Amino acid sequence: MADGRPGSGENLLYLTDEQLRQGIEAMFFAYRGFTADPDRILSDMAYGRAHHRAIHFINRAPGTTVNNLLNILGVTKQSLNRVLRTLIEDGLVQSHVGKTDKRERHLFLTEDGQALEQQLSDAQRARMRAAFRDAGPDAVAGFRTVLEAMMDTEMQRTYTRLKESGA
Amino acid sequence: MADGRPGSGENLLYLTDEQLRQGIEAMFFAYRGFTADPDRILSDMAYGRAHHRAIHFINRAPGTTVNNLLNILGVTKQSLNRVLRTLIEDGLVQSHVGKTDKRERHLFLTEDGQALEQQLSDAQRARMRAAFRDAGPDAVAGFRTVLEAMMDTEMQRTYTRLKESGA
DNA sequence: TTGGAATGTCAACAAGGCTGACATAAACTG
DNA sequence: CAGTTTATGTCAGCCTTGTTGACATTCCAA
Repeated sequence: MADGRPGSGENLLYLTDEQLRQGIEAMFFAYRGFTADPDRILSDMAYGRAHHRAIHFINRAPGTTVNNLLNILGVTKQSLNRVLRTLIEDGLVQSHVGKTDKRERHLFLTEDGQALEQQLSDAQRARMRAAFRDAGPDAVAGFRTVLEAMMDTEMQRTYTRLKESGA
Repeated sequence: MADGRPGSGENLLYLTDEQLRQGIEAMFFAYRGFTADPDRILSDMAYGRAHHRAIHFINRAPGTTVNNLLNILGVTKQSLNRVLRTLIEDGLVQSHVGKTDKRERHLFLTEDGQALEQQLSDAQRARMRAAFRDAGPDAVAGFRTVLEAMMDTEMQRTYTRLKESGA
């Protein structure tokens, strides 16, 4: 680990406990902003953040299996199932039995589901876009570098896989 | 809004919908990592993330009032009170009646509370430090710039006030 | 054919949000 | 001083979203 002495070779001031604490608080307050807009939209319906997450990743990877979604979201199947059931009942998500492996269910958004996804991600992207534009490209690159380094290694892989599938 | 055309003057590729979506997913996965270590410690006790947040900000601003904490945390007094009550009962937090305004309660961590705060923030800082070190000072600056731009303006002020009080 | 994997479902429970209502004491205001 | 506002606490009840455990079904694979 780096010694705490500032000015030892390169500038290590950004690693002081105070800087780290500010980073922690920045994450806390920023995440609140990050979720605020979709939360507001969802609170008018019978849905919550868990529904948003499911919709987001089904849209991102149409035809994904329940198990795959489970790994991405990091919750139990019982918890996800409750959310999926309501989304299927309400006609936002369709579940198709797998062709090669009929145990698997492949998940897709219906037109209504896509419409809601659009509404939610528009709101979230608008805030992200404003933040990115204000901060500029170099800051955005740094933002993503730090976030990636903050993930568990398993989630890094998931994130990278998703990133490459969409690029 | 910026037009989607890449190469129009400066490079605006970082504002494409795909880039924004990656930013959204990076926030999601990174926040999971960000909370994972304290969550693990707390799950062994009878405490959760809400207790961690209260402890963090009481430590950050000793003597803060309940109302001030309410504003920082963005929850209802009933919700905060439930958490504070257990922390006070368990001897981690002390509540002193205000001197000038006796309606107010000023909150402090006891020694035990400070010990737990230390344990939790050590874990969280360790991850943050590793991420910061891997990413380097420029990336860290960008990270904080973007996060700050992502906050609600009200929270930006709160964040800045805290930042300046600690620097 | 048997074992294990993928999925679904039921039940129960807990944390931590929320609202609404009400109590108390202190401070402020006319 | 009387009345209002403010800060706080508390009770009751509800919702979402997470958990565990148990069990059924279906189907692939050895």
